[in-house]
Amino acid sequence: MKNILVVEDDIDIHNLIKEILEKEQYKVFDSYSGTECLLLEKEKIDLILLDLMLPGLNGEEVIKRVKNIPIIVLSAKSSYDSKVNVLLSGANDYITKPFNKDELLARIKVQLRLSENKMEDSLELKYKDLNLNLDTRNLSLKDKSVQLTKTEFAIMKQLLINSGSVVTKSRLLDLINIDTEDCDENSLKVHISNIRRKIRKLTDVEYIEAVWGIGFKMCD
Amino acid sequence: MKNILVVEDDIDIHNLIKEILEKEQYKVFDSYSGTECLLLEKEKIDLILLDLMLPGLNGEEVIKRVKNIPIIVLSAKSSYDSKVNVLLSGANDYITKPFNKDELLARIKVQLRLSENKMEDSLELKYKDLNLNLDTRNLSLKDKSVQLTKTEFAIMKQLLINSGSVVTKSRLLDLINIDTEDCDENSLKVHISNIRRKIRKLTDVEYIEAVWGIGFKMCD
DNA sequence: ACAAAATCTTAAGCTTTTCTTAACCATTTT
DNA sequence: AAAATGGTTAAGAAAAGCTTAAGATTTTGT
Repeated sequence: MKNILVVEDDIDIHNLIKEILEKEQYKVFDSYSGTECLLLEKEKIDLILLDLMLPGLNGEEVIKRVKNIPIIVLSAKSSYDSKVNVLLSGANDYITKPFNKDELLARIKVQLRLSENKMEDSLELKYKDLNLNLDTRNLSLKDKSVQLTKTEFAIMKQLLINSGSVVTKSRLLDLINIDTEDCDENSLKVHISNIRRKIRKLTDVEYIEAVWGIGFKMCD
Repeated sequence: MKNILVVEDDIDIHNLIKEILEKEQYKVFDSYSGTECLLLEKEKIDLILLDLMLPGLNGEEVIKRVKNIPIIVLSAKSSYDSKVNVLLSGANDYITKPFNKDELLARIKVQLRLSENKMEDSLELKYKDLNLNLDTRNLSLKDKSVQLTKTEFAIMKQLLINSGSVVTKSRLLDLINIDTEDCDENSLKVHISNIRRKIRKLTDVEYIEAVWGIGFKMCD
């Protein structure tokens, strides 16, 4: 039985989420503000669902403080918040409101699974011979390593988290431009290309594969 | 088994901390005011967790009086206390409330480890050829040395303590401006620049490296 | 308490890194 | 074959970092 802390001040949304989660056998802890929410740490929270627009303490502060609990940010895409990019280095995932029930549950599962694996060696995401250091943004393979930029890191992290399945282009685009609407796939193409070039410095093996019309995935 | 003295007047926070520490096998001594806390020195306290807003004696006084025990200050960032800067020369570290459990434990470990090492070779933080005297704030390399200012020292100390990993800008900013909100990265840049200039007086080798978009670290 | 010295912050201009745009070609789908 | 998607590259724009200097603030010495 997993404990999930829901930090959301809008009562309707809060209750909706709570209902969804409890139906899936999660134990839900409620918080309606940022300051309040941190006291709940002693409850062995396994995951935090965090609304960005909080009264009192703002969401970004919460993310800074909470270190070893996965955080999924709930963000209203319409709300202009150019700093969300920054948040992504701290938060583990995010979902835009209005969100889809199944997507929410799927992402929760991913994060819970990840954090179970992370317990031991934390700080690193691995796939085959590839290691991504979540702290330094360093991507390494055996003795070689390259440094990823903020955006490259966000993309790579997402691909690694979902390794095995496809990550859609629109999902990746959200990581880059959460506040723009003009889905610029061109930019994404370039980032992927740059990541590939960096991986080529480490090995000749292909690691990132395109899935036509859908998105990208880690090669099997 | 290490003894930790918790000086905190808010009973909820106090108990929360106590619970966290005892779960980690620390022996906890309680104090709910500043005056009271000084009586406990005879207990062979290894570390003090100190809330700044104390009834009676204020936190700064406590720091002045306690000499050879590491002190970690708990400070509410929102609370305006313009003299907190001064504290940093006396306190060994600090954490802003609301704080994160793992961060708290990590910082405690660092301080305990440091103070154990200090027993022997006293008072110096080393990295490669660089030596930072924690008492005089003197930074030296071989026969040359320079004097750091309070802020430069706080930054350098943080980088040295975490040498090997990145220290985020926001963490470093907290060291400078604990009571202002206008996260002024410019100021930080200038301090880093000044530190670098001083190191340049000692050697041509680069010691501080920027990690784009994240913060700074000691060069590998 | 006052003046001098040291330190810190602000602001500007410059450099470097990163991101986006756009062009061009290859591959896949219709 | 045409249209759409993917890949690479290069150039310009934007963002982040570096340094310097001047003004503000704090500390220190008398």
